[in-house]
Amino acid sequence: MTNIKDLAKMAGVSVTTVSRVLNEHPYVSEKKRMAVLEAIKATNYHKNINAVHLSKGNTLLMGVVLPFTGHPYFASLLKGIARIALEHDYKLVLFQTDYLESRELDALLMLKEKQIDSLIICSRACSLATIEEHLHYGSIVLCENIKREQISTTFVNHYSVFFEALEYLYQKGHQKIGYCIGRRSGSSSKKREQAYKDFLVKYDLHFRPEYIMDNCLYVEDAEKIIKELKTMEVPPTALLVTNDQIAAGVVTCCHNEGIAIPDELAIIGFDNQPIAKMMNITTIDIPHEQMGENLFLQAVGEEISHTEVKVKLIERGTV
Amino acid sequence: MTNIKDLAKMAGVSVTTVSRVLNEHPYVSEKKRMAVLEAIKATNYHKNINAVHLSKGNTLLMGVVLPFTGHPYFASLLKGIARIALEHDYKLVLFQTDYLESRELDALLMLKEKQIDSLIICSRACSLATIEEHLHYGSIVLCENIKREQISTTFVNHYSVFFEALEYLYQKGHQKIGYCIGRRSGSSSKKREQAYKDFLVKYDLHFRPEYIMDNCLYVEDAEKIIKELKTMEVPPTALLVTNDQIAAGVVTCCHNEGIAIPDELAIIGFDNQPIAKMMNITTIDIPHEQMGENLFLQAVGEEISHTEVKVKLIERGTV
DNA sequence: TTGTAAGCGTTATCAA
DNA sequence: TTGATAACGCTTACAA
Repeated sequence: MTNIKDLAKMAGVSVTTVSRVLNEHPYVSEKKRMAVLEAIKATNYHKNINAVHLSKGNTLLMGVVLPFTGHPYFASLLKGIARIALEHDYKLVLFQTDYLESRELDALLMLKEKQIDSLIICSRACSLATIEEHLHYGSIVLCENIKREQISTTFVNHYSVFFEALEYLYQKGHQKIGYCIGRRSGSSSKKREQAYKDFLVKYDLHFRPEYIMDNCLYVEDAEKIIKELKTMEVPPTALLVTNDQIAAGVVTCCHNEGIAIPDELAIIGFDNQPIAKMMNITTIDIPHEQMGENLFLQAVGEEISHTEVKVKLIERGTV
Repeated sequence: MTNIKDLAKMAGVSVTTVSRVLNEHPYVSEKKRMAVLEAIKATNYHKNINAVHLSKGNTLLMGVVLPFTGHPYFASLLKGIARIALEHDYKLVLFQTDYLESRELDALLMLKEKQIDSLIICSRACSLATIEEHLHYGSIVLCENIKREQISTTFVNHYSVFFEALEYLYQKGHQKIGYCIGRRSGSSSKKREQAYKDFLVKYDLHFRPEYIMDNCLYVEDAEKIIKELKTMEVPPTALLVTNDQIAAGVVTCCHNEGIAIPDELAIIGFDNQPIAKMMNITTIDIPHEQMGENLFLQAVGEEISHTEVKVKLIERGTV
């Protein structure tokens, strides 16, 4: 493998001069530049980027932590991140955690060891304290509604979004409203639960724990939801569903089971995915790709900021 | 940032000794080991991994090239790769290409510059010759039915799978069969097209170019497909659809448009995704995650191999 | 405009 | 069992 020293020897110049032409720095005579360029051609030379990293102290590598990539929410986020990363000459290192904290710690370790310059955590499993301990080694940005002085965030205000969706259903005459979420322990799920409880209090409605269904992550969980609904003595008349994929599943299952939508059951999805349009599902539009871009920019930027993204209800046929 | 030299000074030993305890090499007295360990604790020391990379010449980083992660096919592949990468202490660097050759070349460049040890190309846009030029810098594996001495591959035999699906439809009485694919230029699309043409010849059927619909990548393309179908004077009675997501979209559209399935239009999807089960769509099961694992193992392994994966038809209600 | 030489933080070789 | 010291391949003061 030829290196910069070899080039220098071949071109009859110093390594500095070679480095200068390699990095397009000024102060190199055309003659020497040509000589170096020729040597590069002749040897099919290319940098060893690890030496560059060691020397410069950065890698232009950005870590992205997410539970899984197949999930439409994370896929959109990732797409946004990938697009802007490309523009900024960053590459992405993927940490697929399946919500395991240990995987997240792997990512944090890579930050510590300087293999990645910064880290976007799309869904956090470890403690904030752990994050803060690592802030020292590179920037870390989060995708959740948390305001710490040292950590930039881009987030949806799940509390108010959820509350507004509930109000909308209430105005449409629904008083028995259930919802399903991915994992109850997630920070957005907690906000939603709070909104839900506050909503019940506001309208003096009865709290039924069975109306909250968790572990709804994939399309196939829709069957589980409908099955549960059918066991309830007093089933809800409306459902806020984790995301549009699952909402589509729910609509399909209702079809199969002869449950009329929206008359017997109203559905609101989240994300405004194409499938929701196709199946005429009322949903809440969330600009995930744009969120991804913003996360990236926060990660490479200097200042700390907290960006709340705007969402909007798309009224369609399932309410 | 404290380094190995600092530790050596603090512990009163040489850098070599420090390196030895860091890497759990033998020949270091318990006394000195302890001293070093203490220094590590005291300073909250951690390696600069880039120096390690430079010194060792590898990075434990595997590149993964794919057009987009949101697509269920690639998401499954990625999931398989991610799972096994974890076991092998590899991290993944993602190259989301959107089928742009330039992005693929980025990945190849990183291989050249030694930032990644090897590369899995899930969907190739550049020429085989280009790939072969880079083989020298690290292993590259492909996910397509191509047999070169120097390149390992894991693939589905799209020709025979497609042919068998066509035969199945023929046996069910269909003679006017159309199909849709992602991008016509892809290597698997070419195999499918060949199978399609051979099938027509075998049964002496008329070739209608409009029965081949390309650029079907997302759910929303289903609408386009149905729209096209409705403009045809002699529409097909059966459709082989790119993947189950789109098949689900097609089924939904048919529902909306009052087209009876399977009586007016039979559908076969690909991939055996959960949505296919839920919507009772006949499909072809392809073990993507397993393919991902195999690709990874080929990438880290020494020998070249060519693995054909087995698929199977899942008979359900859309044929 | 050019080059020498000192880093960057490890690992590996070899002699003791 | 230990430690100098030379790689690894690049960037960057600094001097000329």
